[in-house]
Amino acid sequence: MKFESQLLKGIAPVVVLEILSRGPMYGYELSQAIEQRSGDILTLGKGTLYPLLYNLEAKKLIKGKWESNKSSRKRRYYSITSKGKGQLVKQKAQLEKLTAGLNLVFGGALAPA
Amino acid sequence: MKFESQLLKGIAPVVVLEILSRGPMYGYELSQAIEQRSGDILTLGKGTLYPLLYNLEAKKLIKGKWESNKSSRKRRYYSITSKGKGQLVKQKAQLEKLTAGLNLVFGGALAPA
DNA sequence: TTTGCATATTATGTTATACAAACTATACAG
DNA sequence: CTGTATAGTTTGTATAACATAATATGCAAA
Repeated sequence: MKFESQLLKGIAPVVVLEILSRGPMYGYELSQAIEQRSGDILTLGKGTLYPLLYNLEAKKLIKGKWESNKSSRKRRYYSITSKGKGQLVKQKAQLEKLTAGLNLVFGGALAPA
Repeated sequence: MKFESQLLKGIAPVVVLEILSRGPMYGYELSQAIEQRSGDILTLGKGTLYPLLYNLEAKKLIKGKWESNKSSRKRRYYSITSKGKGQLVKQKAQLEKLTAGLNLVFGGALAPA
């Protein structure tokens, strides 16, 4: 049997989709949200995050929209699409499966606290 | 704070080190052991596994040795080095941290069964 | 008021993972 | 003697994640 899509080339997209599933955000905000929501464990550099966002948008998993409030810089807000929600469900299942596999190999040593 | 070394470029090396930490194995055997020990969830194709083994050997984390039993093909048995054991401990800790981070983001939905 | 800092996005180039696929070879069963 | 499972090597490809630099704006402090 084959673990679908690479051994683990990228939890990044799932993390982004998961966070966006709770409401629209712009890139800079997202990068901070990821750090905060992961207890400062996960970090996406801008060099990773922005290209990833473009990629997810090209795949129609998220949708971007420029907004320029009078007293702030132009920001591109991303929201998850229904296609993106579908992907999120699938990828989350994959991630669960992966962690299950890892726990088998490592004898449960990776169980969360 | 920064998650040391990539977001998750490769659990493959840790998995290999972990399995080799239980005793020497040759490539083909390893590829099967990984599948079996992960409940058929994790798979490393030969195109991934063998180059990875060369790489780990070059880094002195594992050590290979040709053995040709009279009635079987030549096999290269790999065993983990003490340097490799050190790395394994470190990387396992990183992996634990990573899964902890993921569980924070996904609200514990990734906890093993 | 101009210097500098935090915000916000874009773009470029590098490294290395993981993969598929083709190739070589050998032991053994039918 | 033919096919299949085993065993390993090699090549070429896509792309993930990264660092870094370039661009630009709002705001606070000096």
